[in-house]
Amino acid sequence: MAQTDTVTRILDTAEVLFAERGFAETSLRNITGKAKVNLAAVNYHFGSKKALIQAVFSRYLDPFSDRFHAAIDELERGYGDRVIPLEVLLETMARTVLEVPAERHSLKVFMRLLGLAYSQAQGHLRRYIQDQYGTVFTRFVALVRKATPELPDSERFWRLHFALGTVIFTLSGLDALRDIAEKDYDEHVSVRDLVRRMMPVVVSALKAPLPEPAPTTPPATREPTA
Amino acid sequence: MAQTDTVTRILDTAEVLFAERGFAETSLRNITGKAKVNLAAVNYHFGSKKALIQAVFSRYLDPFSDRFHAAIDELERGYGDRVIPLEVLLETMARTVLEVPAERHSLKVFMRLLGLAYSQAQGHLRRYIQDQYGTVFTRFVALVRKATPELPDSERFWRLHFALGTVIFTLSGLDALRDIAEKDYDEHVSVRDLVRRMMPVVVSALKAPLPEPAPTTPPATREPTA
DNA sequence: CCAGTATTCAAACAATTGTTTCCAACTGCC
DNA sequence: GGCAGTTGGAAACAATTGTTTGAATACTGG
Repeated sequence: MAQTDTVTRILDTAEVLFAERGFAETSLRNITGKAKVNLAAVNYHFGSKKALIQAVFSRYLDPFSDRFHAAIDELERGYGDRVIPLEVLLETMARTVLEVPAERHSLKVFMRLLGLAYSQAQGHLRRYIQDQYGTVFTRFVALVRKATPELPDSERFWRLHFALGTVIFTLSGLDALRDIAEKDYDEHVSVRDLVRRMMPVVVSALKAPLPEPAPTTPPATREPTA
Repeated sequence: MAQTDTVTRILDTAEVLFAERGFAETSLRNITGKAKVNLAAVNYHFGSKKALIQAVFSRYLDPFSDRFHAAIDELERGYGDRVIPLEVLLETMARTVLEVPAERHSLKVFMRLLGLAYSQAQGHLRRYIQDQYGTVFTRFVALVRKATPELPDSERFWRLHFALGTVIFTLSGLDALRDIAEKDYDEHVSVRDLVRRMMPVVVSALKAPLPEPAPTTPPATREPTA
């Protein structure tokens, strides 16, 4: 072992560069150069660039998955068969998300990676995440369902994704937004601040009144095909 | 002119491919091949790939900017110096967003492009959009400010971005989400449906109670550096 | 110490990228 | 009709990409 393991040095560098510039825009020479390892090391240790990308994600998501399962276990034990309130569920999720990357890396990087996983083409990534970590989210959604019985299932589905959009979009674009906020409002927000700020917003969003049903007769404006 | 202008054939193809796979993952040969124009045509008509990307955006954003300015003009004329309610502002925004791409292209593509503009590295793009279309949004934000006087400026700033995240994330990942929704809930949602569904959620989000101030003494969990 | 495995390294590989070049085809105009 | 300038097209360009190779080196168990 030189100073730190080659594998972890590659992972550490890759996740930062991926988060900064995206997957396609980050070349292996870029990574290996900055990590001061040989170019072939990536293909030797991981097999391919795609495998490296997945490895970067599992290093975050494996501990997250474990901890979140554990946190839900504890929650269910504490509440018995009473309903766990929505706020508690969201707090637990937030706490776990905040804890995991804090141990080694930055939450900003983690969220940026998550955002990329959704927005970049990279079909293999979405599939990988879905296959590997789908069960945790299914479990979470089931609890949210009990906490919001007044919501139709499909409405809850969409609203959870609305909330997911809020979180991922904000935290993955954090740097740019923070710059503006600091310049315009002279306030320095930490990630924890932001999560605290999101909490009432997300709760209100999930509990919002149901939309009025689709109008049978369209309003005055011409109806486009989109 | 062959059948349709080469320039518009390039733009039509490029926007679809960009939306499907991202900018870096879409090669010029990909575009020119599908558009059945010569490879050199892109560099001849647009100058570079970067310029092509910007051209794709202005074809959407120019009409949007014009229409939205006009819509706000009319709104201000109608309301005089009374405050325009938040719901009306959001409705106007939604209507304009729905109208513009409907004339020629799909809203899904438009939103996917917007999402990419935020998430992909492509620094030049964010700068271009900011420089070119910043004033429209500034105007909109000023009206929202009057409509939500109870919100601190910085809080409104963040919440507007929360809402932006909801919209862009949902509509740019529309296809995947729609597939799930159709499979799991057997309901076919149109873009208009989704926008209608988002409306009360966004309104509630913006009007949510203010977060409790940051705790002076951190909770039991160790405070990470992120 | 030595055999054998695991790792590192420089170099080359084939494929793909954006861009440029140079020439043919076409356009409108006097 | 012939000449300007614009557009179309095939080929080549230089640069960069992910991956593979084969030899050199480091490590490990006996």
